[in-house]
Amino acid sequence: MPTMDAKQALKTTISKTSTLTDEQFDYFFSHFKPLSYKKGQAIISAGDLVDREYFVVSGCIKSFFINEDLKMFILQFAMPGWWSSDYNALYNHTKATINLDCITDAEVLCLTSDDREKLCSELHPVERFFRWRTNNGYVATQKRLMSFMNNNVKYRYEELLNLYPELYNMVPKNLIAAYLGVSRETLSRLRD
Amino acid sequence: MPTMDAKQALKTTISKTSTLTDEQFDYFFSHFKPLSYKKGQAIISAGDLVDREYFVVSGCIKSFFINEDLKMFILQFAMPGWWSSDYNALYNHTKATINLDCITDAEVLCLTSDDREKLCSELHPVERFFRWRTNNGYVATQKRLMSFMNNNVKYRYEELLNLYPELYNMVPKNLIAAYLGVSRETLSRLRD
DNA sequence: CCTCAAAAGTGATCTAGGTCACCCGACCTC
DNA sequence: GAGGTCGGGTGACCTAGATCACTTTTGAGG
Repeated sequence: MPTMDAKQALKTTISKTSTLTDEQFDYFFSHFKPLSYKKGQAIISAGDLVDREYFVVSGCIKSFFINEDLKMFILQFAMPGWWSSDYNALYNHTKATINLDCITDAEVLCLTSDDREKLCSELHPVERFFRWRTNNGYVATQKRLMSFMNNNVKYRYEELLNLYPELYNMVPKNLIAAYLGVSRETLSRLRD
Repeated sequence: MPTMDAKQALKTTISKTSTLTDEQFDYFFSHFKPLSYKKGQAIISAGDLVDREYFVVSGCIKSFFINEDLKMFILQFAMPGWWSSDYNALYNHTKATINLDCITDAEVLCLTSDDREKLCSELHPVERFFRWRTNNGYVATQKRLMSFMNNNVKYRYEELLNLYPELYNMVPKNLIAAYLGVSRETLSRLRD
């Protein structure tokens, strides 16, 4: 029963920081729309208006952008329990510059920005949760930036697989390369 | 009268997202401790226990880390109105891995993590403000990461000066190089 | 005005990783 | 079973930026 799993997954996530009564949680949950996507399907494409974000229940979603030379750079592999969107577009009400799409079949819970703000205002613990979540994203991105400046590809590749071993089988190497910011050729030559 | 300026600066910042009554703001402000530092002075050093963060009133503070080869990488130049700390250490209660120190004489307002959490619990608008602040940091860091992967030094240098023209006169070039993640020699050769 | 240290410039050389071209094998689908 | 596409590997080159060694400029303190 996919929807039950989704509800439980969201509950587990939010209880990391905030306690909601059952009624509060049901109310919170009622603002999320469950959606299913097929492998390869796009959720957000550059140029779209972005007014929602996604909580991953199952599967794996990549967020990425494509530069003028059609080279792809991956920002995030969103695994179950993670959140994803084009947050720049979402918060600044601009058009998407990044894309989300599904590396595998995926189930998500979708929340509009308006509903998030409404929930944050109505339920203080929800606001706390979202503050905490973004803190973690901020710290993680900062670490990644530092690693990028400081370490070579081989180190960053091993670091990534250490942190997320499941990626090794789930995600093709060319996407790993796009996350690490190197060419697939270089990644393929690492085992020397 | 430095303290008055500080109070006003903080008020301006928080009113970007949240409305506090004068009593609420005075209460909020009473948790901040004004401090002055001299050019070159350290605020946080790697290995310290970190239990507070800093709001910059005047001057410029760099946050940076030093790798095993003693090479410096700069995370942020904090200008007036910005916040700075080792957020990883602060949130995870671990020892500092990054350093803060003053590029110029500086005045700051210092807030402990405990007080921040207390204020966030007591005043919903304060929690909203900190959520918003971290959102912005997250989006900015993500943009910087993408630019790092996508653009060469020259482009990133111009982008930085475009965004913060005041850095050009305020900050020595070797620090700019440490922010861009290149050697000072390379930066100095850019004007070709 | 002199001194000393820090900031900045520059030439010569080296290297990690990019680029291009090509190959192979595992799947699909018709 | 022929063709197509996708993931992945590899050889031959090229280039942005690093590194090292040295010089010049700047500016603050006595």
